[in-house]
Amino acid sequence: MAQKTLQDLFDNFLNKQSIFINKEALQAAYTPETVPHRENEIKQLASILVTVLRGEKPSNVFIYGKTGTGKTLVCKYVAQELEARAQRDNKHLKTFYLNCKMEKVNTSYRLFAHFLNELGEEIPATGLPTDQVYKTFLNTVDSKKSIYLLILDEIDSITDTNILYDLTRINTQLKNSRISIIGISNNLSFTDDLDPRVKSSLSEEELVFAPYNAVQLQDILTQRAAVALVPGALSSGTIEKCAALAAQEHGDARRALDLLRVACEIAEREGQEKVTLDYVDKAQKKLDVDRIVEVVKTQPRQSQVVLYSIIYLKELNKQDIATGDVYEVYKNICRQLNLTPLTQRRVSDLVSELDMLGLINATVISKGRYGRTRKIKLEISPTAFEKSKEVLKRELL
DNA sequence: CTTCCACAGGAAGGTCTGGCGG
DNA sequence: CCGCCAGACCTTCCTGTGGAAG
Repeated sequence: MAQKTLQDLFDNFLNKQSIFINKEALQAAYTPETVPHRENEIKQLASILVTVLRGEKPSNVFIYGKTGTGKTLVCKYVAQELEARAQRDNKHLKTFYLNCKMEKVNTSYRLFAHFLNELGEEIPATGLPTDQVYKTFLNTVDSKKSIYLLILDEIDSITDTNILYDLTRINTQLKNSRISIIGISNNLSFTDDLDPRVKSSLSEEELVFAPYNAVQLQDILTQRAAVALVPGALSSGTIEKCAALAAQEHGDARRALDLLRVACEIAEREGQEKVTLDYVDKAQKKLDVDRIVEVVKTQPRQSQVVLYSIIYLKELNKQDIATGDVYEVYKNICRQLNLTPLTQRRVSDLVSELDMLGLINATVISKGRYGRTRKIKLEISPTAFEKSKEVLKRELL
């Protein structure tokens, strides 16, 4: 019986026309044919980099802008076009893209090893002395006259400033080739605490990407939806709503795309052929819950116990949860789990961290004679609450 | 106005891990 | 391979403090 229904489910799924034609187009990483509302930025970047076509090294560029403002997209687009043109004109140009955060470039070893691997050199992930890797890198790069564009995305996640320093001076070590760096950061104050020499060298040219407004987001979504979805799959206003919601959150195009994609996914799963406005709301809730659950999951153990203590107190319908209350519960749970409890001082810091993560809201209040403490409130929706509880139970027991 | 609670949160130092240069 | 150092993570000890109660 159960198997029969499962077969029905499969049949249903296969017979039903999908909403999606090409779901990838709603992914932020997808590179569309054109990049709407970034014409100026593209032109600016291209005019800085165009010197490569004459075989001259372009200035280093530093690009700022919040998440989802098209920085990565514009860079990749311009790089792609330049490479195509260079190839046509028989110029030597090679561009590399590296997301420093994803690849965890905290050492220069990893950085150079990554580029060497892209150049087709086999470099073990660890083992060789750094200067040897560095020399190999120089030799490989210098072996034939060429210009290299290094696009370093999320460059602010490189904590070791020596890496940046080395990079900015690398051209002095090269005879034939030249290397230009395009740094991308969403942290506007990143260069403030850099060595002034590194700073001026990295940002010979600067570009700032402003957030998209709601109308521009609509255009982006419309463009992507045309590729991704069956015509007529969206009921009117869906795109407008996604755009408006994302515009509220500092004009993040990634967010807008996520909203639309998840809305479509939920609608499809529920067997709908039309994506209505309700699904956008559902998508927003889902994205929210997923985000929270993800944060909860990736917390270190002790932090999870503290959070669980707060959840426990919340379930007792206790209002005005104070640090002391949390600490008592926390110690009990630690005993049950056979964990050695941390000091109250440390737990106090963990509470602050949970506050910064937006999972709880902790404000310092004074109860006069009865002391000064933090008033702790959980800051998450009921759905997220239940899911987090489940996750914590599973992780902790 | 003073007292005094129940912590906040700064400072300094300890321990451990993991990567780096030699 | 080894000693060294940086950074994450904690502890210990500490001073500071808003405001109800007296």
